[in-house]
Parts: sequence; C-alpha cells; structure tokens
Amino acid sequence: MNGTGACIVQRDFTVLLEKGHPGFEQAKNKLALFAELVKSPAMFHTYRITPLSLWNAAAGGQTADDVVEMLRCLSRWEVPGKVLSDIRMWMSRYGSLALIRTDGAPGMLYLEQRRSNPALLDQLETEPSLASFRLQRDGFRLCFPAVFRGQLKQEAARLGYPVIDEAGYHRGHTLPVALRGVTGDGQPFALRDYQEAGVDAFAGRVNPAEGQAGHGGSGVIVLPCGAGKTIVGLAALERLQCETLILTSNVTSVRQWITEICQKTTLTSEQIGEYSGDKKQVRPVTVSTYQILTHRTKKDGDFQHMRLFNERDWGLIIYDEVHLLPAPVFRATADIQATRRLGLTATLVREDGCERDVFSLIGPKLYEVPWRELERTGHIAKVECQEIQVAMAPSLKEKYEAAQGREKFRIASENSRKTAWLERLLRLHEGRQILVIGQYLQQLAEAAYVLQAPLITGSTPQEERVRLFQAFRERQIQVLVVSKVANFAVDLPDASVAVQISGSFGSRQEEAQRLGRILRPKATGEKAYFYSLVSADSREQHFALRRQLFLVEQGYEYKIRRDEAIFQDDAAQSEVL
DNA sequence: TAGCTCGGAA
DNA sequence: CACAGTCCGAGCTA
Repeated sequence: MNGTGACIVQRDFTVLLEKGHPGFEQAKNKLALFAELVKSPAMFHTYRITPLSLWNAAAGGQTADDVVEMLRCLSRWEVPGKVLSDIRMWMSRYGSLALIRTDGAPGMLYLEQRRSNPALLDQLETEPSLASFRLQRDGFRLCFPAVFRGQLKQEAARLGYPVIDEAGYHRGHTLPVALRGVTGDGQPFALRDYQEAGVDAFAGRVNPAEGQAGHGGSGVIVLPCGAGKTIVGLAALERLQCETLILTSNVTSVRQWITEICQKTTLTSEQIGEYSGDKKQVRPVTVSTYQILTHRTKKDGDFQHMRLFNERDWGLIIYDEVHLLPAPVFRATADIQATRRLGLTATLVREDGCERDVFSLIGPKLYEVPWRELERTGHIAKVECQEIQVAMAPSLKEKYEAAQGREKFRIASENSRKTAWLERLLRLHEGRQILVIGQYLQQLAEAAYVLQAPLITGSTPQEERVRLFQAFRERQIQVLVVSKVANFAVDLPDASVAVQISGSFGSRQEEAQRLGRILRPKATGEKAYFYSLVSADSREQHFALRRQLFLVEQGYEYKIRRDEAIFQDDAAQSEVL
C-alpha cells in the first residue's frame, strides 16, 4: 500500500523526496501537480503543500481523492491523518464559493455557497475584512455591489476561501481578426498542439451564449521561454474577436508584440496601437508597458495612465510576463473583473509572495507545459546544467571571513578565480556561441578583458548593442559578455553555451531567464550547456541553491563539480560532456 | 516638433 | 539585499 515510498510526508505539510530513490522521477512528476519545491539540498528535495498549490491543482482538474491517493502512494510511511484531512478541507474550499449574476438586480452580484457548510456564509457576513463590501444575506447567497467583485475575491482568498468566478464577462467591442497562417515573410505557421491546448484551456470553456455565466475566460498559462507565448495570446485574440489591451514589461517587447500581430494576423497596422512614453496611440489592439501605467504625475501623484483600462471597450486584457505585474496594476485589475484576462509567463513565481493575488485577480493556472516536456518533444534544446564551485584564494577567503553578511555575498560573487575557470570553459566549448552573464560591472569588465570579448552593459548605446548582437548572430563574434541587460533585452541573440559568473541574491526568475537564452533548438540537435560559477563554501553557494529551485522543479538537474575535481584533463572531460 | 540628455521612480 | 538597468517625462536645443 505504501507504493514507491520515495517521499516522507511531514506534519507541517512539507514533503521530503529522496533523490537517490528509484521512484524519484515518478514522484517528482506527481508532486509537481499539487506542491511547490522550496529547497533542494544534497539528499532530499523539500516540497511544500500550500492552500494555493492545492487550489491550482483543483483548478487543473485534480480532486482531493486524486491528491490523497497520490500522496499515500508516494509516501514511505503512513501519511499523518491531519495532513490528509487538511488537504481535503483546502481542496473542498475550491468550488464551495462562486460568484454568479443576480437575476433582476443591476449592479449587484451573488456570492453563492455550493457545498454544505452552514456556518460559512454567517462567518463571511460578519468577517471584519469583508465589512466594506456591503454583503446582504439572501438564503444561501450573499448579495453585494458588483464593483467589489475583485476586492472580494482577493480578500476571500486571503481568508482561505477561493472564489470561483462565474459572473461572466462582457464581450467588449467586436473586432474581426484571424490568424493568417503565414508570417510576414511568407513562412507558413500553425499553432503547435500545446499552444492550441493552452488556448482551449483559456477560451474553450467560455460559454458562447453571450450574457450567460461561463467558466474560464481568465487565468494564467505557463510556457517556457521560446515556446511561443505570444502565439497563444494571438490565438486567444482570434477566438474572442474583440478589442484587446496587451500589457508587457518593456518597450522592446511592446514593439515585438506589434510586429508579430502585424505579421501573423489579418489586422492592419492602423488597427494596432503603441501606448508608451513615445507614443500614446489607443487603437482596437493596444500594446503598453506596466511601467507607464504605474507612472504618477508630479503634481498630485495620480496614476494618470490607468485610464487606459477604460479608454476603449476592451473584451480581453493580456498580461504578458504576469509574474512581473506591479502592485498598482493589481489594484486597477480588481476593478475590471468583468473583462477577460489572460496571464502569460514562463515562471509563475514571484519573489514578493504575491502569487495569491495573481490567482484571485488574474485567475488560476489554466495550463502548463513542464520545460522538460518541450525538451523531450524537441521544441526547446536539451540543456545540461552545471554548478561549478570555485575555491577562493586564501587571501580572499580571509577578507570574506572578516566581512559583514551582505559584503560577504559580493566578495564571494566577485571571486577572481572564476575568470580562470571561464577561460577553461571557453576553450572546452571553442567554436560555439557563448554568453557570459554577470551582475557586477567591474567583474564583467575584468572578464571581458581577459577573454578579449566585447562587453554589453546598460551604458552601451543602443546602436552598439544592435551591432554586437548582429555580429554575434553572424558568428563573427563567438563570445559576448553581458550584464543584467541580459535579463531584459528581448533581442539578445541565442547561444548554445551560457556561463553565469554572478547573479542577484536568490532570484529563481533570473536563473530561469538566463537558461532561457540557450533554449532555442540547435540546428544539429546538439546539447546546450549552462554553467553557474559559484564560490565554494560561501553565502553565494547558499543563494545559488535558491536560484536553481524553479528550474529543478521543472526537472533540470545541476551537476555539481568542485574546483579541483574538474578539467584536470580537458580533452578527457570533453568526451564526458 | 523631433531628437537629445537628465533625474526620479519603482 | 543592493546593484544595475529601464522607462517616463521634463527641459533643452535646433
């Protein structure tokens, strides 16, 4: 009855998964459905089961029985009864409250109780944090003004009660649009099966009878870098045939969306607007940045550009890179819950812990393809990850020991012995396109000097960047050293080797982004390599583990190599690699 | 009015 | 946890 027994389920809702266990792979895939990875030290992965991870599982069609059965099957010992009963409790809450329309009361909505828990509505009715929403008891429902739709869902989720929103959406102004099936340069293209499945998950469940309450219509789709998230957005646009607002993280991305819409849909460029610092076009399809929305006037601190949400009758809002969505945009989003919302991201993790607000205001996770799955099907390159632990020179180690907590990190990050390793790695992968990525300008300048490679930082003029990117694409340059610009530059060329020499504290998101730089499938089908250089026995090593979490959760494995043990013989090693 | 440089913001 | 980078808008020049 104990099944594979690869896991130990603890009373505090953590699950330890033993790395060497024969059932490891299977267990990992199962756990990914309802738990999140929080630590991955040497022997065990530590997962945590949270209300949010269970609600997302429920939204994805898992039942409490499914989860309980999986956990029993994976667990080495009897699963604590409290854990099982709490899982049932949390999962039963998903679906026990729904928002629906009222029949004859304009501007009002019902919060309806779907499962028997007689005290629940009483509890909500008297809950202080819900007091301002003017809840009125009406049998098994609470009636309240529709303007509180978003805030109520947000607050209820905080209280531990997710609300399924079936109050429906307004259609928005109609916009006839079709995918053209060819790109601008005449290359044919069609939706890949997983892209199609993603759109189905978002729009397929929309009730076609307008005015009727329907499921779906808002939520998040998670696809790896380079898997074609934009296409999924365009396909959603085609399904819904309505005017659409697209929000994204920077102007380069704004322009890329516009280019793709022009190439791949029947819309003309006059129908597509850019709303940025440069231009303030508001057109049937408008693409804008989060940054301009959060910009406040000098005089009274008004969010003047938030008006964009109401300037046209949008039927759909696409939140690109939804993991970056800033707090003021959450607030504005709470007020437009009758508009369909599609969140797109490669990493639905936030370092500020606002995942729950994404869940309540954008919607649940509707669809996800694990990164390794796309690797298997050849849509992204196979990658080998290595963490190389580089010893500090004795003098540096001394300095490190003497330093304060936060200085320690920087000293370890800038360990100059990393440069020597860089040279060896470059020799090993000679002839391939290599990106060296780091956090500190001085360190990067040193690396660029030693490698005799060009350096791109924030202060590199735009034309110079374009020129270098072009030369790199054409293989006139093999090695490019880049700073944090690599995190934002949408136009950074692909490479097949990336070496990270330093990074910001524990950013899982940044690590994923950097790995994303080498994911485009290689023509020859060869592997890509991702190296992370870390000072051995330092705080940096600790943060490196945290950085890797998301990718480990996605199924990537980091081979750990200690300083001395590697490259004693480069030739022999290259066969291993 | 287009094309800059600069400081502030998050 | 702070460094680096981005974007916006204002103020300037031509």
